[in-house]
Amino acid sequence: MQTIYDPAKIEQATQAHWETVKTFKVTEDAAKEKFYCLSMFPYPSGKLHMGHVRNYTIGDVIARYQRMLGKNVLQPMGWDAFGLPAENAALKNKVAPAGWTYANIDYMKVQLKRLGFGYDWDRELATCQPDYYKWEQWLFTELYKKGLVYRKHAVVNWDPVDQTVLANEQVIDGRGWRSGALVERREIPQWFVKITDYADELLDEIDHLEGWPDQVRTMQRNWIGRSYGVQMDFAVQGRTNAAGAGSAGAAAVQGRDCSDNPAAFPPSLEVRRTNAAGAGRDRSIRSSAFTPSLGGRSAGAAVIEDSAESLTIYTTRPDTLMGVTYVAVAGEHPLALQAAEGNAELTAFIEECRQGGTSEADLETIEKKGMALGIDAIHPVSGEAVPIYAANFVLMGYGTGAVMAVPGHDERDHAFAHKYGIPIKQVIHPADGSTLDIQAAAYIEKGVLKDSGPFNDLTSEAAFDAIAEWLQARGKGKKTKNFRIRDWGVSRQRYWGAPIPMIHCEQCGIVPVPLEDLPVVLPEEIVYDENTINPIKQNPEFSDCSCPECGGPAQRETDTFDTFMESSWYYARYTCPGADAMLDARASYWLPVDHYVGGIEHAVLHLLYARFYHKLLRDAGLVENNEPFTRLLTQGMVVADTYYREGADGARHWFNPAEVEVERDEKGRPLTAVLPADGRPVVIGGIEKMSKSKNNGVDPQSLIDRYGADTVRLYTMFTSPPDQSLEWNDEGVEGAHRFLKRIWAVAFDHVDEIKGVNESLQAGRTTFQVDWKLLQKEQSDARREIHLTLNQALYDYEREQFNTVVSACMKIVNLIYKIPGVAAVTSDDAKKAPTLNVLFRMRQEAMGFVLCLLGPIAPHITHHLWSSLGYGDDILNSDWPRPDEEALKQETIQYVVQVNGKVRAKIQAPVEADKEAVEAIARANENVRRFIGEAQVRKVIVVPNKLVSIVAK
RNA sequence: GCCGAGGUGGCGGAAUUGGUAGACGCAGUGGAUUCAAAAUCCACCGGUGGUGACACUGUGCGGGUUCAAGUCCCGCCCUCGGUACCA
Repeated sequence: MQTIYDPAKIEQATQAHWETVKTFKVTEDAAKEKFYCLSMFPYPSGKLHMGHVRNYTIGDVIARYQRMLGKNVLQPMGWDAFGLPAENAALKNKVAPAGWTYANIDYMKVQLKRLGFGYDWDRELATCQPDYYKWEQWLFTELYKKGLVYRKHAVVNWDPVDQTVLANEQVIDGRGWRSGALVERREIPQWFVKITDYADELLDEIDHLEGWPDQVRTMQRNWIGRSYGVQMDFAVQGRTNAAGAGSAGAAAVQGRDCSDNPAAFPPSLEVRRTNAAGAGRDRSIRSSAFTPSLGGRSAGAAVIEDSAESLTIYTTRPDTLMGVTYVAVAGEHPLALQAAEGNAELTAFIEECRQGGTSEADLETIEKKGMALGIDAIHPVSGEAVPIYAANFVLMGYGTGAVMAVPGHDERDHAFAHKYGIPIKQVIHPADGSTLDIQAAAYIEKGVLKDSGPFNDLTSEAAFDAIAEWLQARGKGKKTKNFRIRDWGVSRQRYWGAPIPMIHCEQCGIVPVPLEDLPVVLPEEIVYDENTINPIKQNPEFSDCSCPECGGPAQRETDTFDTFMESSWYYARYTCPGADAMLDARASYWLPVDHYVGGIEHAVLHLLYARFYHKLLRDAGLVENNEPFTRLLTQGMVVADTYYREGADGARHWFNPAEVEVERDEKGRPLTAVLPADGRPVVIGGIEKMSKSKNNGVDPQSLIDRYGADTVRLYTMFTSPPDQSLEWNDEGVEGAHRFLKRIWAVAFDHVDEIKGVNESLQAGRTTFQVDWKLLQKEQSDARREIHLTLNQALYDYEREQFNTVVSACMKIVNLIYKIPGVAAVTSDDAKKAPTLNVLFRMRQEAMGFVLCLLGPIAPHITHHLWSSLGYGDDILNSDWPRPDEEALKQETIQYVVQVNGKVRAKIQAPVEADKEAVEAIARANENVRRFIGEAQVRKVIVVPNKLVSIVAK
C-alpha cells in the first residue's frame, strides 16, 4: 500500500524527532574530530528572503554531510541585530528599534526551524544583547591602552536640512533621502582602529588561505594594496605672501588634529591611482601628506626639515618625477583655505568641492574640476616652481589631502592638465625607441627616461632606485612601503548600535570605561520619531557621567560602533555561550571555523575585519590560531525577472513576477508580458538581484507552505552551483517537488514488491550473500552505471558542487525505474527466482545511495524513507556510501576516434588492449577509413581509455 | 573610474580541469492512460540539409597556439557584485 507524500506531515514529525533526541546539541568531545560549520548570521530584517534560504541550506548541507562522515559538528545560529534598517523602521512605524528587532528575531527563528536546519539553538546570540557587546566594549578599551585605537577627523555625508549624518545608502543622486537637500561633505572627529598595523600580516597570510576561493583572496590582496614607492617632499612657496601662508597652514593643521595621543597620529594617507592598462601591473599609488614641521608627527615617515612647510608625496612611479607639472590639494586643505581668504571665486569653488557624496565611486566618476591657488610647490630635484591647485577629487579626510601630478604619464592627470592648460611633459619614452604624441594621450607604461636631468637614459626600474637615493642623500625623501587600506573608522553617529565605551573628561581628557562599569548599556525604552532621530545624542540621562579617574563631571561618547565590530567576532562567541569573559577555554576546541558560508558581497569588508579581529583576539591571548576561517564558500545571489511600467513622471512602478503573465512563442521565448489584472502590457526589465526596490522577491514562506521545506531546499541546491547566482523560476520548484514525489513512489513500490518475497530486505538487512554474477549483462551494466554515478556524486560533494549531486540522484532514480527484468516480473513463481532477489537487492542498494546522497539536502523525506526501507531509525547515523569496486569493472572500453580533429567513430576495445591494438581497431573502422581516404597518416595519438586521434594529409 | 566575477540550446545549468559540447532538470512537441481533466508514464527536443545512415555548422565578438580549444594566450564587447556609513 503506497501512502501519499505529505511534506507538511513528515517534516513536522521529523523535526519533532530531532527536537526530542536533541540531535544537533553538541559539546566538546576530545575523542571525536570536530567540525565547526558556520553560515553568516542574518540581519533580522523581518522575514527570511531567498538569499537567507540559499545561504543556510548550503551551510546545513555541508554540516549534515560532515556529520554523516562521522564528525562532531557544531552549527550555531544568531542575529546581527544592530543596524540602520531598525532605525528606518522605527521612523516609519513609530516603534522603538529594540522591539522591532526582537519581534523580527522571533518570527525568523520560527522560519529557520521550519526549514529544518540543524542548529544548536542553545548557543543562539543577538549582538544587541548587553552581555554580548560588553566584551566588544572591553576589547576596545584594551586596544586603546595598547595604542591600537585613536581619534581623528574623518569625512561624512551631512544633510544640512535634517542636520544629521547620512549613510552612503541614504544619499540618492547626491541628495538626502528624506530632506532632498544637497548633501555636503563634513569632517568630524571619529574613532579608528589601527588595522594598518596588521596590514602586512593580513596580506601575507592570504597566501596560506588555501581553502578560500582565489577570487576572494585576490580581492583582499588588492584591497590591502601594499606597494613600494618613494616618499618625498615638495616645499611650498607663496607667490604673494609665502610666510603668511606658512603659518596659517601649520595652525590650521594643528587645529585639525584631535588626537589625544600624539604617538597615534594617523599614518599618512593614500590616494589611489591605477593606470588604464589595469589588471594589477604597474599600479601607481601616490599619496602625500601635508607635513608642517611639527616633528615626528607623521608616523613612519622621513622627517624632512627643509622649509617652513612642505607637502610629502608618495609615489610608486618616482621615475616620472621629472614630469611633475602641478600639485593638487583638497578644498579643505589649509593651503586652499588660506588662499581663498578675500578670493570670492576660490571660496565659491571650495564650497562646491564640499558637495557630493563621499563614496569612492562618487569621487572617481565626478567631473574633475580644479582652481589654481596662486601659490607654488618647489620641485625637489629641479627646483622649478609648479602651481598648486585645489581639486574636487582630492579628499582632506583621506590622509592629509594633497597629491602630485604627472600629466604625461597618468591618465587622470592628463585629462586635468588638458582642461586647465597645464603643461604636459614627456619624461618616459618607450624602450623600443618608438615615438608618440604625449599631448594626445598619457603614456603610462614603463620605459626609458629623457628630459630628466641627472637621470636621463635610465630605465624606469633603474630610475626608481637612483631617484630614491638622490632624494635620500639630500634629506628630501626615501623609499617606503605604503598600503591602500585605511584604518578602520568605527564611529557611527547613530542610535541603534553598541555605545563606544569612552568618556570625555575636561580634567583627564579621554578615559576608557573600566571593566567593572561595563557594559555601557544602550537605553532601549525610548521614544523614536522625527524629533529624536538619535535618542542618545543630547540626552543628559545617557551622556552625563562621572570621570572614572578624577570623579569629576564628564560626558559619555554618544557615537556607537560600526556594526562590523559585532559581526567580526560572533563566530568565536558561539563556542562559549554564557562565558563570563570574552571567550574561554572552549574556544580552543572549536576554533578555527572549519567552513564558513556567506554572500560574495562580503568578500572584502566583513571577511577582512573578521580576520583582523581574530588577530586582535590572538594578541589578547584569547585564541590560539592566526586565522578564523579555514575554508570559505561564497554563495552567489538570488536573482529574478523584473517587470515595470513607467509613470507620467518617468518613475518606474515595479510588478512582482507572480502578478505578471508572460506570453511565449512556440519555442518558449518570452514575447510580451501583461498584467492580467488590467490586461495591459508591462515592460520586461531584465534579471536583477531580488530586492524590495525592484519588487521581484519570492517569499520563501509561501513556497514552504505549498511544497514543504525539502522541495525549497532541493530546488535551491539543484538550480545553480553554490557560488553562482541563482535565477528564480517557479516551474523549477515544481520540478524539484516532482522529483521528491518520484522518489517517494519508487521507494514504496519497492517496499510493496519485496513483501513476502525477500524477508532480509524487508527487515532492512542488506548483508545477506548476494551473487552479483547472476545478473545478466545489461543488468550488471545498469548496476555499474549506478555505482559510477554514485562515484561522481561523492566527488561532487567533496568539491561542493551540490547541483550535480542532485543530478546524480535523479540519474540513479531514472536507472532504478529502468532496471532490466524487474518490472516484467508478475507471476508468483518468477518472484521466487534467485535472480529476482538479486535485482531487489540491487534496487535496495541504489535506493540507499540516493537517500544518503540526498540526506543532507532534503533531510525530512530521506529520514522518513530510510526507516520505511527498514534501514534504521536515523539516517544521520548511517554509514556514508562507497561504490563497490567489483561493480565498476568492465570488459570493453569505448574509444572516440578523431580524424584530423573531428569525431568520426566510436569503437569498443578490450580493457587489456595496448595502444597498438586500439589503433588497429580504430583504423579498421569503416567510417574512419572513409575519412582517411587517399591521405597519408602522419601521426596517431592514443589517449588511454579515451580516444584515438589520427592526423592524415 | 577602479577591483572582482560571469557570458554555453527557448531557460537553469553539465562537460571528472586540453580529449565525444549540451549530463540532469524546466519549458515545448507527440503519444499512452482517462468519459474528460489533473496527476503519472513513454518518446522527441541547438541550427541547416537529408526519408535515412550521415554531413556541415555551433560555447559573447576578432585573432592565435595545438593532432585536438567552452577550457590555454592576445585584443575587444556586454551583464552583474564590491568600492570603506546597507548588511
